[in-house]
Amino acid sequence: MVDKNGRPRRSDATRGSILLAARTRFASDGYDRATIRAIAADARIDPSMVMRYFGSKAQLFAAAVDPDLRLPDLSSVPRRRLGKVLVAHFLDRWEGDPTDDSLLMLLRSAATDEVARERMRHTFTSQLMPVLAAIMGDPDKVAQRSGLVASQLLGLALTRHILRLPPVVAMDRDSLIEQVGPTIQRYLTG
Amino acid sequence: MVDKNGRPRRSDATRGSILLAARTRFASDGYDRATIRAIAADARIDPSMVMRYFGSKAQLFAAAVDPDLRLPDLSSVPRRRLGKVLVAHFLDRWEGDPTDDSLLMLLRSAATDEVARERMRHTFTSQLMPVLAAIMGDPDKVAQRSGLVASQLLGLALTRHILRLPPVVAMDRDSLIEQVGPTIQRYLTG
DNA sequence: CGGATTAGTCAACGACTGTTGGCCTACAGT
DNA sequence: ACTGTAGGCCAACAGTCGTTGACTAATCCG
Repeated sequence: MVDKNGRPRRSDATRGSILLAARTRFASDGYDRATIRAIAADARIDPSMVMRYFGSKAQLFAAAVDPDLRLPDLSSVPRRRLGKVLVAHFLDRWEGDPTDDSLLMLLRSAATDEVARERMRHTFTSQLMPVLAAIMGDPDKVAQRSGLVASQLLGLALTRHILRLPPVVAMDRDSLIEQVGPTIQRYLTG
Repeated sequence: MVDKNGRPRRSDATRGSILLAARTRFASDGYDRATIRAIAADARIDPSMVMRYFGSKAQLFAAAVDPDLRLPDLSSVPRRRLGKVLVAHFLDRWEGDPTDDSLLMLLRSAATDEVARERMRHTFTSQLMPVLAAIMGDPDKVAQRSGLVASQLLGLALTRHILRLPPVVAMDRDSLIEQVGPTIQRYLTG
């Protein structure tokens, strides 16, 4: 957003800092326990400003979350490596930029918030399924196989980043790829 | 609990109805959104009675949750069938008696509540790991393999019962056993 | 400069939460 | 019949939440 002279408005800075604080809080506390007051404090701003900029807590959540799986084009990946490539991609996605915790934030909130759940289902349908459909033979099995893939990948995110089960936390990236990759591979090309 | 004459006290009935209502609410809403007032209303009792009987919301949660995996003795199961037997067991455990939703209740609460998370980690260590250790050869790999098993089984519970991803919900018991069983099998005997 | 728009602060409202203490009622033991 | 006690209800407290509106400070524009 710019004014008539093409200069950026000062408000864009605080708007951005609110979004950053919101993403961090939603990711670590979930929708319910992330309070507007705490987000405002992190952004060094008055709680009422959050309302002015985003209207309500629900709209702030909607604006903060951007569940982009950033799935690469898998058509050029050798079929035998699909499983490991997918696991590696999601590990990077979860453990990469801590500024963009959209996926874990959504997962943590989905346990209690129906809006977050619907958002996850939509992400599954509009992002994961099409990409997997493009590399799978039988179109009748795409939904089921994608569901199985999601169950293992989300289970990994759950046990490693939310529940923090010690053995799953202790495993390094390469071991996880080695162990979980074949599972995904079998769900894809069964 | 009985009085001097060996008769059951009347309070045991309400105590039980509070526990039942608490389990249902905690399972469907999670720790935060399950309010004492709602639980009391379900049990047709005054909210203050909940405090009298259980002291606090946290103590009520501790009393309501009983994460017993009820794992059978696996030593008599043919090694090749271990994966499918385990998947079948947990499907029954989640979808059996709706009066005892302890496992899903714990899972839903664990997303935000650290006490619930610690309880899940303890259940993993004290119930799943020993049973799997008894049927696995290499003791050094027990923790890691148990973690992988948990990641798939919890991922299944998550996508099927909490997120309710349509393709995972649509699959019937036999299909799930057929598809997920081999994954567990490979994590166990890999 | 002077007025208008923008950015931000402050205090409060109403709803809901877990929790507490006082009061009433019904029954058990004598 | 009387009394002590256990079981239960009611009303309120103190805190927190999302949200609102009035007010001040800063900036832009003519």
